[in-house]
Amino acid sequence: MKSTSYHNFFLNFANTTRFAIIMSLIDKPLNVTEISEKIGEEQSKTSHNLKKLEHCHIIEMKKKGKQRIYSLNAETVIPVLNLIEKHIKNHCKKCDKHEI
Amino acid sequence: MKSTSYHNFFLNFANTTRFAIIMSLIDKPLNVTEISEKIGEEQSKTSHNLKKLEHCHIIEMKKKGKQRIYSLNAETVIPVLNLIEKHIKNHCKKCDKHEI
DNA sequence: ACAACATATGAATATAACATCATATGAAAT
DNA sequence: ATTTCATATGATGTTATATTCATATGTTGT
Repeated sequence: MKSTSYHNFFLNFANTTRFAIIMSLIDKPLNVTEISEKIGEEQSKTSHNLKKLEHCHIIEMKKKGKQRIYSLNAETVIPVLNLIEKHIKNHCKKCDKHEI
Repeated sequence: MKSTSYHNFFLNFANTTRFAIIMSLIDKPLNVTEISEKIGEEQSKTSHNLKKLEHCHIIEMKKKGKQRIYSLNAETVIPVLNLIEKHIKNHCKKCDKHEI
């Protein structure tokens, strides 16, 4: 599929692993190992997905010794999550009950 | 992948065909044939994708004779689009230049 | 009842996205 | 310089998702 900014952005939220990463960073920044443990996925998978999130500026990274600390771009992410949460509460009581 | 409300919701925006449908409905409601012509896709493809959008309540449908008129759930969609547009303008000058 | 139009559906195929595994890189400590 | 820890990367196989095509359904008008 053609890769656009919009496409990539939403794909990050659609993917369950990356969505879990986003959620894991809501409270505070974490390094890769901590994220992996928190979401229960292996390091390599986490790294691959962190890269995609960073590419879209959904998260930011800063180095600290041999660690890399990832943090959420809260300015965008939190409002988006709030909107969707509200939408799902209003409309999607049973949206995920039956596959589509 | 496990199907959740979040997952399905964002997948709709990530897909370029469905994103085009959403955009086609911003001005005013349209029937299936009109949407198909506006986005330049064939009727069957449009229908399949309309179904997914409707399933997530991103669009709504009302019948009018043999036509089905689809309209946007503007309450959710417009704010989401605005947030992402702003994010992309701020951060993604070159996000879609290189694949990921 | 039949034709014409509008739209939906199912199944098969094609494509895109994802996970995995093995390995590489990089940074600190010894 | 070598080991260890933290993380990234590339290639391959797998799975999820999308498109396509043929056909079905439903609605209106004759």
